Amino acid sequence: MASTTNKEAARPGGRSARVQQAVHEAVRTLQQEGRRDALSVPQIAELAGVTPSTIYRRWGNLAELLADVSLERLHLDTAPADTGSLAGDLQAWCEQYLEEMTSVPGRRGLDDIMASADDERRQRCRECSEAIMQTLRERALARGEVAPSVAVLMDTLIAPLTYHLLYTRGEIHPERLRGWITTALAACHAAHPPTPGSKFNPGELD
Amino acid sequence: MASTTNKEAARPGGRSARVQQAVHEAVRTLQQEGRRDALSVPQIAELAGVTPSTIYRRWGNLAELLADVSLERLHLDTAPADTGSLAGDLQAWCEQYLEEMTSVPGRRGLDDIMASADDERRQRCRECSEAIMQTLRERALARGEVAPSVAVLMDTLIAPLTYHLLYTRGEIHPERLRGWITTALAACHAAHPPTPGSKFNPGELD
DNA sequence: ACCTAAACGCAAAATATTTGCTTTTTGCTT
DNA sequence: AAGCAAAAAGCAAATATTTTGCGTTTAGGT
Repeated sequence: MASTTNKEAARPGGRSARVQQAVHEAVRTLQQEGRRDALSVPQIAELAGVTPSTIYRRWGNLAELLADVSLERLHLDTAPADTGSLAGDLQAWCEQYLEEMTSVPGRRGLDDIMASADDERRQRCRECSEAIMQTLRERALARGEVAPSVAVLMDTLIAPLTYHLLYTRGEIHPERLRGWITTALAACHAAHPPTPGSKFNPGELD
Repeated sequence: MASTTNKEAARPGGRSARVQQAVHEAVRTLQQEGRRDALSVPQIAELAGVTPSTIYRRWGNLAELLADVSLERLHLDTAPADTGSLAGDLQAWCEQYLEEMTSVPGRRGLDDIMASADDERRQRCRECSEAIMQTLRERALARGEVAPSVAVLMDTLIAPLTYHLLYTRGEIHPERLRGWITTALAACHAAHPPTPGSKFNPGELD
């Protein structure tokens, strides 16, 4: 009943992999075509050609299974565009992420992940966001830009973004996004005030 | 069968109220003494002296019931201390809130609320936080301090705080909190730059 | 006092979940 | 290449849960 997450099972052999794939696909199929309210383990098992007990033993319950499927989806969307500046990259990525997460399947995926009792999964989400911020930051530094630390980006960008996704249903204006980004970059510039004589400004903070 | 949340029922009469109270108390009791993993509707119903069907009809399922109970608890903790300055008030409240939410029951309560499918409940949480920020802000303005808008406080304080509560299990150093508060107030001061000739500088922090 | 609709209790029915046991499969070893 | 031990899956019975129909109680209004 515990936390048999999935991929890193002790024995991820052929059949196990096949079952996992079949079950995941069954979930996705039923989520697409079907009713959002009803979605049972026996139903998924039948479509996947698997016994319910298999699902229960591997995932524990429906919530964990749904969270697992949603997390897998979340991992795909990592392809930040290069707009030539950190501010632009952040804006572009946030807008794209926002659009994805306010869509019906996106919102449901987020809910499914939050509904899971396994907080290791939430950690993964955080790490995923951190990785993206890291990528954008390093790209900026390579350009010679000043860039806030990943921690600052998380606190000033990802955090409010996520907060709004979770706690309001209203849309977020790109204007608001721009404000957060400005704040993030301003905080960075404040920490390294542009001294008149300095040749360059290494982007370190924290 | 949908969202008979609770208090604002069309008929909140004596018996309904009594049942609600009994069920809520049963949940609290079982949560305290009992095992966190198992906690079933029939079990709660028995302790509350109520039929399971009553619970199912009123709350829909276990997750909604737990979220309902947790939300009620959350509403009690509103008593921000007055430390004499906005920075102090924010720091004090955040520390107290943090301690409460990182405790075992606090963390479980948060999880229960996030696990609920009803996003109206999350909205309530947000409104609760906004109300506290509003209180602190007005208190600061009454003192003659400069204070950021509630929106800014939400974005720079509540959002990162909540993000860490949800996405990491690690502790948050009060130092980190202080950093967020500084940022929030700094953003405010940037909007209202301290003119040299001004008699006093209200929102000075440490 | 009476009436109506909402809430509840009860119990049967329908579903979902757990569990014991057997069989298949996998990764490794000989 | 065959064999072995452990892991995972199937199957079916046993449990537990959720749903539902129907009669009864009760709150709120006329």
